[in-house]
Amino acid sequence: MPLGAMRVSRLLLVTLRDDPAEADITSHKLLLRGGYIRRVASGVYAYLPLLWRVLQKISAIVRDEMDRTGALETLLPQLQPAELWQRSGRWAGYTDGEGIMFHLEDRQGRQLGLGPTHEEVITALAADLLRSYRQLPVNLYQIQSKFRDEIRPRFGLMRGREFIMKDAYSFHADQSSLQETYAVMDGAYRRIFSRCGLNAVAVEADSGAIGGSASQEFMVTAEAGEDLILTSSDGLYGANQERAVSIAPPPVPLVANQSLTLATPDQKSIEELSAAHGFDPSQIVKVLVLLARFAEGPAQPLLVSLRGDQQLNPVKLANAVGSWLSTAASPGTGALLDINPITPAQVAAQGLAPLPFGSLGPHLGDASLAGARDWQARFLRLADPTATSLERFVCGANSPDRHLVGASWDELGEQPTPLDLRAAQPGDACVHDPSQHLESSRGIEVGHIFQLGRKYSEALEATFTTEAGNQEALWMGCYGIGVSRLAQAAVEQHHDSHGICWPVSIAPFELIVVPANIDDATQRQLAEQLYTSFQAAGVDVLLDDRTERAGVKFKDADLIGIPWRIVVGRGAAEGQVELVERSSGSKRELAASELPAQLLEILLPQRRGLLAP
RNA sequence: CGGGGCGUGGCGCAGCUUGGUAGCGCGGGUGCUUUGGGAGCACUAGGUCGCAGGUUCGAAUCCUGUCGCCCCGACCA
Repeated sequence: MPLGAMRVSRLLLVTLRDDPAEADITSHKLLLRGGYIRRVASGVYAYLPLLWRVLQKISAIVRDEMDRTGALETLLPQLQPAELWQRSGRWAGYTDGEGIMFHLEDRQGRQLGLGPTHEEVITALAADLLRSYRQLPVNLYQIQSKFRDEIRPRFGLMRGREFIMKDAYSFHADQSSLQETYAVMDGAYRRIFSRCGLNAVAVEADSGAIGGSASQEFMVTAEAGEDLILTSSDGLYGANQERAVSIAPPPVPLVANQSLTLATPDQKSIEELSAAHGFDPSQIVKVLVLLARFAEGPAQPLLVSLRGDQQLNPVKLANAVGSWLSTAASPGTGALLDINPITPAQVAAQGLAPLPFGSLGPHLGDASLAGARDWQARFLRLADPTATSLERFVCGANSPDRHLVGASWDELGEQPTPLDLRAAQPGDACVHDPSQHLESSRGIEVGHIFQLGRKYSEALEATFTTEAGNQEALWMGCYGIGVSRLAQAAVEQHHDSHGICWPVSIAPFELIVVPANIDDATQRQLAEQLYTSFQAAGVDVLLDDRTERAGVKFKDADLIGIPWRIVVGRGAAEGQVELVERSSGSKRELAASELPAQLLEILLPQRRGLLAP
């Protein structure tokens, strides 16, 4: 989508020579130095004219691909009533504790939130508009600013508190229709990222606070990425570490046939214990005492057992506690707020005797919680299969400076239900093929698609009439792309020591014409002539008509990353100009008269993106 | 929220330890020279040293508080 030509003298181009102190990663520095963004507050940025052109180009690609799937563009309010969020059950979780929704009260004292996402609004609309299976499926999308009060905004546009997102919501009569659209979105997303010139990989993901069943993230691979992704070398498995499953290495067998008590003074950690007695960490069961806090009701102490050489995956744990909450076992406690290790000070504040930290065993009794002031008086006991499958193991004896050697689950009491709680690690064997191993890389999450199921439609009573005449809840999917984040991710993936190297499809300008010496009338006239003809051909061309020296103009052109540069210099009198490709640095001399036709031939396919149309 | 760091012309920084009339580079303006990879010379404008309070004859500098920004973490006792 061409956006029009422009002269640098009128562009308000303000580039910086030094790296700004506020930026840490390359893409953030380059966007600031190139005059693309300015920080207004922590995590809040002004998108300057150059970046706005990039964002419009990305948006145009997104629109094109969404529209061809039959999705409908719309625009939903950012200001949303609390009542909708209370009906879906997310108001407390999104506003209390670590909640990320900016919220406020209006003059009548009514509570409102600034939309961090739009499931509630769209589902309420669906309840109103969608009445019959004949209207389904339908997919609505929008591109607009989202607001999230992030715990820690960082890296410029990577994690902002106000950012631009494309979000789409689909509605279906049944699960198979949902799955069909989900697959169509998967394909559309791959085309979008490819057309934007991004190298992105799709990985299995945790669906997090949005909820639902299947979900997949699209990651732009980059060192600066915030997420760790694990992939198999055969390319058949990829997942965010939060979600990844793997086969743990086999434990070193512990030769024992009975349980003995061992004196372990000052041996509180797995390392100290292993070093002092020659145990392998895989022979030890470690026990974590954690506290889950809820929006309402008493906090729930957790006793989590893992094999000593394994790490807890906090996301899996939170999901486990969340699904336990939704079963009958729990009293009305509202949404899960957070899970943190219990400290000795917290134990004392509950009026309880100190817990045997450093010597905890999985058989720690509920009696140690008796009389707690505002905690549940019994543990929720969880254990990873790596721990429950050990025949004999080492663990804390629940008394200071004592451990058990050769303990077994039978002897300790009831065996906890095995539940995957461990973090998959690079090097672990893969579940789909144990001869494959997981490799790690870092990624920037630019897209995420979910099969939501009927979670929101049930909560908000969004039903439709089936062919048989029954009222049923709608099936839903949702699909997001971080448009502003994608722009920065593209810089992270496409730059060199001189600056940005935009892919043509999302570059603010496709071509820059640089007269080396603007005071030379021949050069100036030829540059103007080329500018005019490219403009007439619909190219997003920039003319550097400033009275700067050539070196300054070259440096700026490289910094802001225009993919093609035409230098009108010494050869102008003979009608010769130089064509330079930004990404490769390759140069060639051409006759100015032939240039427009030749360059258009290269440019037009590049404009459409790397993917064949 | 816990830990660390930083607030000094538009930008990047020094000065602070040991209190004594605020500096450097880049950028801006004017003029002359220069003109294919961030030019040179000359002149010039621009700062309540984040804010508030305190100590002192005197505070950018020392003390207290506060606001803002950046980074790390929020995981086995």
